[in-house]
Amino acid sequence: MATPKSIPTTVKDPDLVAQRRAEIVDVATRLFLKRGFHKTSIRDIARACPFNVASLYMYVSSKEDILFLVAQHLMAEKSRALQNVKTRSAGPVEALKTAFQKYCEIVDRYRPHIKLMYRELDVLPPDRQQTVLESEMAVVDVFEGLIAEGIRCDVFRSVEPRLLAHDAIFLAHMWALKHWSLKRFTTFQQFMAAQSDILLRTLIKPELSDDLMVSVNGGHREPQLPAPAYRGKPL
Amino acid sequence: MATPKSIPTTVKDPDLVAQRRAEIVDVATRLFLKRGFHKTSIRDIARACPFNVASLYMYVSSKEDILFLVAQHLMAEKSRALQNVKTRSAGPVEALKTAFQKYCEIVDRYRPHIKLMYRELDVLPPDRQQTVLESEMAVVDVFEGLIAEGIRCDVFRSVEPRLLAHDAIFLAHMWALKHWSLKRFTTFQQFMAAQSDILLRTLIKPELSDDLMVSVNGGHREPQLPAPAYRGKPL
Amino acid sequence: MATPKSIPTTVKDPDLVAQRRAEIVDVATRLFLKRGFHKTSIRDIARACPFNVASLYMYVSSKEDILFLVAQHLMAEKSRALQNVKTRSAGPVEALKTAFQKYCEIVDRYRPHIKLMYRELDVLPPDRQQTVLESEMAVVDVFEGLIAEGIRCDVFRSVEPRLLAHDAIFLAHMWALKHWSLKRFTTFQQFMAAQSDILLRTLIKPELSDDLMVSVNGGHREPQLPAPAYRGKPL
Amino acid sequence: MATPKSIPTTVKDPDLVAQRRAEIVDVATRLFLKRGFHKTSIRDIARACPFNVASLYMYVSSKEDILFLVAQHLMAEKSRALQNVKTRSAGPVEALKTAFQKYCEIVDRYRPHIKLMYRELDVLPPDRQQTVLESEMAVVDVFEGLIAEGIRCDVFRSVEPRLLAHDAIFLAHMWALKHWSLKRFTTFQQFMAAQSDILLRTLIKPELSDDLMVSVNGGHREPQLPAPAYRGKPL
DNA sequence: CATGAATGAGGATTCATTCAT
DNA sequence: AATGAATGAATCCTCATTCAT
Repeated sequence: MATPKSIPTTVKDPDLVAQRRAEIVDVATRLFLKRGFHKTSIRDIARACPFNVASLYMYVSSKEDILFLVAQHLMAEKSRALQNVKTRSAGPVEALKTAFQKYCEIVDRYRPHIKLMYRELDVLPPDRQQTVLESEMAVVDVFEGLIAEGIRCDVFRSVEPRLLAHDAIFLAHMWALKHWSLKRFTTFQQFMAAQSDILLRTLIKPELSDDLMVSVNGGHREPQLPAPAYRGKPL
Repeated sequence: MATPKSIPTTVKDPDLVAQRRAEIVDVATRLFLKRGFHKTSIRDIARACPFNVASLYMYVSSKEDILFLVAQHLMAEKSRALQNVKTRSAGPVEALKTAFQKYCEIVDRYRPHIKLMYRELDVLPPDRQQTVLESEMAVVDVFEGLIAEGIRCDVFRSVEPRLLAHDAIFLAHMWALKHWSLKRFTTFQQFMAAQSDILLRTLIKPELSDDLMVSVNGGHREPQLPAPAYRGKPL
Repeated sequence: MATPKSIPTTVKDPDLVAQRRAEIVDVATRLFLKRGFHKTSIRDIARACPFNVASLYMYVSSKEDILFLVAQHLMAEKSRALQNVKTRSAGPVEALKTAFQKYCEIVDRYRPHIKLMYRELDVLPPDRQQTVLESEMAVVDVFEGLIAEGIRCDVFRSVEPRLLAHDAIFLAHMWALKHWSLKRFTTFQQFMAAQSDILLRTLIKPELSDDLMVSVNGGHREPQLPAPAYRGKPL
Repeated sequence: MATPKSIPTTVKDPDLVAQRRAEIVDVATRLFLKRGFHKTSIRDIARACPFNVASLYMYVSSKEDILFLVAQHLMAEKSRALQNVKTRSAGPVEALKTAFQKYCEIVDRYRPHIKLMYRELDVLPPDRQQTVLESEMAVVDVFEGLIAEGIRCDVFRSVEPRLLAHDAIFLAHMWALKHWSLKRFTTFQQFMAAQSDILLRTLIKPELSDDLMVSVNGGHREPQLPAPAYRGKPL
């Protein structure tokens, strides 16, 4: 699961393979991020590795393989990070909120990588794209489950849970994709609070809203973007 | 505004330039969409044009120029399409809702192009990226204005209008970026209604919610995703 | 027929294509001869041409194409050279003998090229090999016809004409394939006379042999390898 | 003689060297036959051996060495096979005929290998080529001796024996080099009989022909391609 | 003696771009 | 203004060969 299969090697020692591939992924991610997949040559990658082009090809059989490795690595990291939160017992609201915030933190941490995936995924052939997207769908499943649970408990409105799961994730991804703009007027904390707010306001039944939204904030009512000092643009 | 400046030509007749560039943009958009920017060669583009490579270089001075042209074209189209809705007099809710739906329709129409921009924008050098992004920011401004107006009228909660403007746009873009998944369980109409719902529930003051959300739906209360038949996953 | 089809070009002027390809064939033949196909790099070829590698690829689309071009060129030359003799009216013996000698002369002239074909033909993919071999079969057809004619005229023994056609050609090819050894103890003239002798002695009916073999030699009875001074090896 | 000299080893045990080299030759022959020398990588060879690349280099010091080994092996096989026939006491005609047929059988058996030699011999450096060719010349010597003997016995015409020795061998090799065509209309038996016929008709003195050619066929006069049903081409 | 891993050098091919006409 | 031809530079990848263990 952690060690990506399906990419052939001429090297037999699995530890060495894992180690070298980790180096490759590390270097490649950095370069792909900076220059993009196509403008990064395999020599660029090798140059930044402690071994040369030919050696690189002992662990990977094409440049595309490297992108796939990078993608797999990110997916693995994300799912590992998400593992911690999934099984939490609390009310559905609390559960969703925690999961969402956790996911936002992951997005913040892997901001560049996530942007990379949005940019370069199409380079992969359909089947490999599929693999990556399925991995992404696993995250959707988690959120869908949480939302569905909330609906069943009569805490959430009766929405299409899968669509809202996508929304949740996408609202988090915004931090990665629109960071160039957001960073000018928000902090990550503010962003996360605001997105969380959007999500919950949409889901929580209006009649329960007062109670739950309060409890969500843990009772001590953080300002949570209450009338923030508007920046720039006149109202 | 229509004729993009800053891209030099050796050709003097401006009409000819415009015409040829239109052809180039047309062809290039199609090819970039299909194969991506880097896998599309300048010969591929010229081959699909009624003139040859050397001629192409009379209207453009690099491959990158073409991408810029394509980006500019899309921006122009989008802002032209948005023009119609901007100045509408109604309540802020109605205004925002209409604008959002209009924008969603634009997204639906230019779905592939929007995806293209998310993918290939980074190829452009910073200054040109800036140009495109500023154009994108114009849309943010529109939504920000509408939201700010709603706040001023005491109809919307006191949120950071710029952040929510980004959210609005991004929630619409989701149709382009996640279409491969969404199409499996939603239609565009459902999607748009749901996203619109999210946006308004977040903005409209809770105490006004009952009245306004109704009026938003034009009084005749469409089902609007009420208890949709859940697909697949058990609740 | 002279201009090989089926090899695509990006160049439009057919004369230029023909000229450049002629240069390529010329250079490539020389290099393939000296170093063999695989040890000749495409850069080697380009270096010996008045244009560079990229230009070379305007006239040819792969290295293999060049070999095919070389093969086609030789075949064309050979068939052109053979054209002159084919339609000659004389007795079957005379006809065959003339054809054989003419062919021997071609072999002598294209000795290196013929050797090249025996060596490198297998590099070509089956269909192109086929093309070349069919061209070679055309020569077999000529000889088969001459032999069959001789049989019908009751001058040649009743042999399998196609097999003997192959023999005729192969006996000529020997000059190309075994030249490294033959040259030590024979001249081309002697060689040709001897091979011709073998061919006719096999074909001509024994009872006619005396008359015909004489007339074959044109009446003036050249020594034609009569008891040549044996070289070296003791009898 | 069995253990090829001149190829250095780092391994001391001569039996092991012989055994390993036998494996290498076996594998390499197969691969060279299928893909040719240059398209067979040394890894391909090692992969098919019970030891790895580095070990391979303990018994051979270059890829070319392997080809030389293969060539030597074939030569050894051929000369071993020919050994049996050489010293046979009978008339010169009978002796030559037997030798030729025996050689034809060898050619039939080693058909692919012989073709391989014609194709790849030029890869070897001159001195090694020489070694192989000298081995080939040993066969020529045998036939030259037989022919010279026939001449001395006044049974064969006074021809250049070395040239006809080459002819004999080459007529046999035709089965290997032209098999792709011959197989369509002849069997090996027919082929051998016909070539044998050619050889003897050329050599045997005309006046003795009737008697000898009969005896050659062992008295029972096989049809020996008399008026074979012509295939295809009209006479 | 055996082997897994490493590598320098080179191979074919492509492409954005530019002249000369 | 238009075009056909040309090209320098770069790209991905492979391979024969050699160490260090």
